[in-house]
Amino acid sequence: MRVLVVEDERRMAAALQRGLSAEGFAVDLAHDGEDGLHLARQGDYDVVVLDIMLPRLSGYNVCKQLRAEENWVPILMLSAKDGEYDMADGLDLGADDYLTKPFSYVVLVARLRALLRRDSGRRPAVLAAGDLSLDPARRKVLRGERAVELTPREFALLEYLLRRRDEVVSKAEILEHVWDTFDTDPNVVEVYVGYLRRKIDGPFGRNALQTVRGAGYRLAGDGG
Amino acid sequence: MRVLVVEDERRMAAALQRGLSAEGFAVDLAHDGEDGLHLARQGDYDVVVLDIMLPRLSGYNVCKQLRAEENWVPILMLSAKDGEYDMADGLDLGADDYLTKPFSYVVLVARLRALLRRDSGRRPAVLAAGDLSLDPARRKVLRGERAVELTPREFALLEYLLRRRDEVVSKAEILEHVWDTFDTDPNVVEVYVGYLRRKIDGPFGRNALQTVRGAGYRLAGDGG
DNA sequence: CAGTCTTCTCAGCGGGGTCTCAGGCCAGGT
DNA sequence: ACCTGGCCTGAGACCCCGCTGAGAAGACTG
Repeated sequence: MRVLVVEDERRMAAALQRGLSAEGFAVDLAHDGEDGLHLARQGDYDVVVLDIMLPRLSGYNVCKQLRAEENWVPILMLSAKDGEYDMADGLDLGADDYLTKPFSYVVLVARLRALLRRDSGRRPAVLAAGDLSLDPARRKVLRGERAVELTPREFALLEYLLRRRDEVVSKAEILEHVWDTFDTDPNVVEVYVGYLRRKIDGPFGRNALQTVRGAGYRLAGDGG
Repeated sequence: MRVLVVEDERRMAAALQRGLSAEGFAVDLAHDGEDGLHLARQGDYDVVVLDIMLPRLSGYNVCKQLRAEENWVPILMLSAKDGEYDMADGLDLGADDYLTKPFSYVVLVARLRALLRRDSGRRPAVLAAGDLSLDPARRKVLRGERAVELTPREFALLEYLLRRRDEVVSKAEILEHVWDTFDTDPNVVEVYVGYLRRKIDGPFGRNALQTVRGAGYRLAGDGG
């Protein structure tokens, strides 16, 4: 598996190269945005790790540029927590996952593997489960023919659940991926699951979004 | 889940022990590098929390030594922010994750769980015995075509038995792995074995889950 | 500045899950 | 046949988990 790491901080870049090589990845490095963009364009990578703060051309723009060129290589974004951009921006850009510094090395590897596992082919235009569909680019959700209005947080939650549909996802995982924190009261997840249910399952019948007591939630692949 | 904490600062060590125990981990302590290395060598731990600044033998060397001995127990390193070593060094050594003091307790627990989860990523996608199958990710259990509803405890018990199918497993082992305790009345295992039997073996015939009097239980590899 | 929308916290509740207990049952040994 | 110790099981109490309505705080808009 070939990985491109775009990171200007030399020590960090070197550490990542050593670490990922030890995990069996073939690692190339780029130290600024333009080099990164160039290399990524060669198209030989299975996944790109992209810092946002870069000299010459920001990760933000590298990502935007690649997507504009219809290059759907999986991208994992890195950024400082207090930075100019946040997770919502990162995902807006067409990044596939997002990590804030300082990040855990283990988590990085886990996310990389998850990205590689996900789809080695083209990036699906829309996520769907039964007659429920979500378009990440347009930020639109449909239940059958009917459009569903979601707040940003609700949207992010549904997107994450759809990406892992049929799997049971724990509240901790949801907090980590949708809220980008560990130490938040899990109750907030319960509340938002409630909101989502009212909007996509309606007052009766459907239950696309199932509770698995003691384990988490599961979005049914057939849409309920 | 068994955790070894190697930390010389008594107050910190005690705090970690209390906190992690409350989270359901079984915690052992070592107060210097040599003790830590000794205990880690016994090999009974699922993860090791290793301070870098230690008397007698530094965490740096403990880690190096273990890896040299082909011991790949997951290691989470702790160090002072301004310390001699940094993240790049830590990862070079073969540590699996790295945390700088002062760290958030919640973050520590989250990282530990991530480390423990990582192993589960390498586990087979679905466990089976005859026509009985269990999917950890989807949290689904099937007996032939029929889905079986299990509570969390029942699920954990069946998962453990399936992982060791055809082996005789003692109640003590079950208590340690499924309940995370030693000193609980073993009767609770008998009760849950009963629950499981009703759900996977049905009222007659099948007996996938066999009693081995005086020794424990065995899950038959052919599913009964 | 008032009004709206979103996010998140809090407290109460209902119900399902966990565990304890006691009595009955079964196997193996004397 | 009888005893003993291990195992099974029904009943019930407790408690934790997840759901929900209310509302405070903050962002954004007109």
